[in-house]
Amino acid sequence: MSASSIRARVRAEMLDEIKAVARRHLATDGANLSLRAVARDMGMVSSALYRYYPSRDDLLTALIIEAYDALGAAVETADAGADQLDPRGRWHAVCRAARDWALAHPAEYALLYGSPVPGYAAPDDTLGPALRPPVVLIGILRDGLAAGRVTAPDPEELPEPLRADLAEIAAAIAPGLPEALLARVMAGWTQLFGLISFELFGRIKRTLPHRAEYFDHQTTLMADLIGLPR
Amino acid sequence: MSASSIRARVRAEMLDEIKAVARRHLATDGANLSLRAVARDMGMVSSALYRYYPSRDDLLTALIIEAYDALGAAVETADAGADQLDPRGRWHAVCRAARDWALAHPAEYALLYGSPVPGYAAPDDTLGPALRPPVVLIGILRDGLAAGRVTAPDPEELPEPLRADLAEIAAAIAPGLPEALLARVMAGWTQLFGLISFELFGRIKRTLPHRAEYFDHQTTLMADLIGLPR
DNA sequence: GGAATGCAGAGAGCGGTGCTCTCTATTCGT
DNA sequence: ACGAATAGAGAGCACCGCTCTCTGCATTCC
Repeated sequence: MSASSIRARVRAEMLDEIKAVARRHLATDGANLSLRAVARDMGMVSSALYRYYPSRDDLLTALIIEAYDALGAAVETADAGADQLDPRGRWHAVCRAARDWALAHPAEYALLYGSPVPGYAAPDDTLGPALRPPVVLIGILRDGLAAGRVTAPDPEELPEPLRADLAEIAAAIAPGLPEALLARVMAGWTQLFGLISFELFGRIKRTLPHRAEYFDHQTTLMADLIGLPR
Repeated sequence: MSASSIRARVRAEMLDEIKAVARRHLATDGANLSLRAVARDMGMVSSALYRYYPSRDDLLTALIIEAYDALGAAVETADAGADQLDPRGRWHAVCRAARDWALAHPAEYALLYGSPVPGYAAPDDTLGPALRPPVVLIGILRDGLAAGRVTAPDPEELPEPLRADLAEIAAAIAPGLPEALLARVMAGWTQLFGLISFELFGRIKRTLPHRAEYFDHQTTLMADLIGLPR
């Protein structure tokens, strides 16, 4: 049993090392990851790599899950490091953490939030890790609501069918959160994603030198929209 | 000269036909467009295609420009069809037109706003067409400002270096627009892109059946943030 | 302890890709 | 009518994902 576990352990290490090499390739060559190149880098022949990952998509999936978890962890520790009674401070901490992570890992960010690879369908394993950043945002609002520092907008602003949809989402990942507030935090999450994507993919770079200030101002606008107290 | 123009014309038709076939392939197979497959579809051998497009990236660039122009035209006609004195109506018309176009041409939208192809750098030809949608949004605000229906936010909310950046952008594509208002329309444009991308790339689909209502509500929130009169 | 089993890796090979080079036939300009 | 430019065909290079077979070696079982 211990003898069997040593083989299992070396196998797990192999899986990790392949992922690490693949991540390095991802950073330099972008999303068109080549199994053969990874194998070459490890001194193996490409067919040997199929003992560990049955296909290129499976390796990609492993990288995606890892990246989601890394982003989620970065966001969560940033939130935990902020004053828990200051919703706006937490909001900005989380936004900045997401941006910093994306700037530090552009290829992995593109893997997560870029256009999906044509033949590739993300398996359900990725669903949980993908939810970690928005769940953190929801947590900020829930705490703010409980502390009386955040007030829910008028629910009348939502058309009925939409309110039902949002209620269902709230029941799943944001129990107790008013639908109108959920809609606003979703707006904030969408904006955060859009901001990072534009900065990373677009050509804002040359025309907007003070990107950090721009980012902070835009997230401030969204904090106002959500209703976080100043 | 007319004799030369007939050869030139048949060449132009060839360029267009290749683009059309490529666009069809794009719609079905996604972004991993294959030159050989396109050539096969046209009854040619792949090397012959290189007489028209020197590389796969050049063909992609042609498709990208075409797509930018199609989206820009859709957005512009939607804006022109709305009551010019109603900023909010124009805003919603433009947002819906962009979403409709994206839903009708998902692969082309992904080409424009998805993660960039690793080796590919967008040439400057794409810069002008890419600006058409945000320029339309800016036009709405400028007209609203001139008609006194939109008021500029307090410029104090902008830190100084950011204001200088925004002033430069305004000078280039939005002359006369106050910097703080430019910042808000950029927020709206970012949000619009984020909304469409999430709907197209993400997995909102199964959990949010009433997507059109959700989209309208989110764009309404942004119209409020920008300060468009109800 | 020795045999049976399972697994890691190597190698060859298939069909696909982007792209280059050479060659031929047709068409254009003069 | 003749030289030049052009379109297309074909072969070929290096790469890709993936499959199959075969060989050593470690593990497991009796």
